[in-house]
Amino acid sequence: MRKKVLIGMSGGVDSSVAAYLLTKDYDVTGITLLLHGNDDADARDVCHRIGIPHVSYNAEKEFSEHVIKNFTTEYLSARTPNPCVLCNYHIKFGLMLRLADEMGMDFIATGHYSRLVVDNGELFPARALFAEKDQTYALYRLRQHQLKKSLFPLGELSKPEVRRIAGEIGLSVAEKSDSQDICFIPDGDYAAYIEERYGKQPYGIFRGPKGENLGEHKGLIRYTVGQRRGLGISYSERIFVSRLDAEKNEVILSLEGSQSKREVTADDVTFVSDTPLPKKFSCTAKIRYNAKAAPCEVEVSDGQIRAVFETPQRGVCPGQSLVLYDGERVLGGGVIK
RNA sequence: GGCCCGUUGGUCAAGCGGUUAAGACACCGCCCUUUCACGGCGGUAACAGGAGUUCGAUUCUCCUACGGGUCA
Repeated sequence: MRKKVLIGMSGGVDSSVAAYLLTKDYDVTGITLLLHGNDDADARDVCHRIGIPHVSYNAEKEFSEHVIKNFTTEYLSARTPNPCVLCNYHIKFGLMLRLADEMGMDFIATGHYSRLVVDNGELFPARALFAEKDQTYALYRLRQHQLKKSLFPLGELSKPEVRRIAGEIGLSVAEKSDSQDICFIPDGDYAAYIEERYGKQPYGIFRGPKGENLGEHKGLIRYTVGQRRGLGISYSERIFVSRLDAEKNEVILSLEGSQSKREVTADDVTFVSDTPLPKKFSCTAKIRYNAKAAPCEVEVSDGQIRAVFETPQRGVCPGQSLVLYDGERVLGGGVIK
């Protein structure tokens, strides 16, 4: 008797190929979660083509409650959220897992570029074999009960291989471009999206490296720590956002290098393992999705992580996640304070 | 008022008789990217105005305009 898998299908190449690969060993059903007005046409086509059943589920309410709400709240608090992290936890590996249970499925699967490794009887997300597509950063909040039920068919494939497979089996989505931007804001203008719903954000001033007034900013939500482009400021050197001061409604700027930090603290911490980690240990950590994992010393206490990096990290930003790695394995992480 | 100095792209700033008139910052585009960013590549864009000297003026001279300094 083949095991049953429910795979989340966006209609993109990755999840489509993942679904196809699963059909070799599993009884596969595709599901498209309708989250924000996205349609399921491509996913349906793909399922038809590879001969598996397809269902859709309207999850707009859950998505709005667990992902969009936090997204806007964070921005309005002068922080920079990462909605994908919450979406994975609450929607793909939360809601979808519950649906799978109700449907009598044994597993769920996604098109994430991640592997799953066993260590001491427990499962951990592990970096994709092709590091350039690794998506484990966005999976750090997953726990044992979720990972036990999860499959990642693409963990050992490269993007070109995935596209090649898609082409070989005649999928029309083979050349579809990679998804990007914020999925629920198609034009990418998240600031306009927030202002439409919560009102225009007040302008304030840019504060230069010497405390000087460098002009007017267009509302704190439009900036993030580490940002350089789009400031509209001519300065003798490259200048970066080093902090957003919500109290004074100021964007604080500083010169390259001086906004780097060795020490990063995060709360809202979760760990992949059910067995507690030591209070103190060495590992590597990423402060942003595309940052490289850097060596650090970590202290865990009161649901907080304090990481001290060997070398200062650039663009440490409240609201982004600090994700801890032990080599290839994701240990967990938290949200930067 | 007299005497000096300065005026180059949106900003800062090289060049001091013949240059495709650097570079930086900004801006724009592309690439990268399941967040926002970073990063990479490329692009638009300037010699204050006029008259001379010269084969040739951004570069030399004079005048005008606008800045800055200085002296009774």
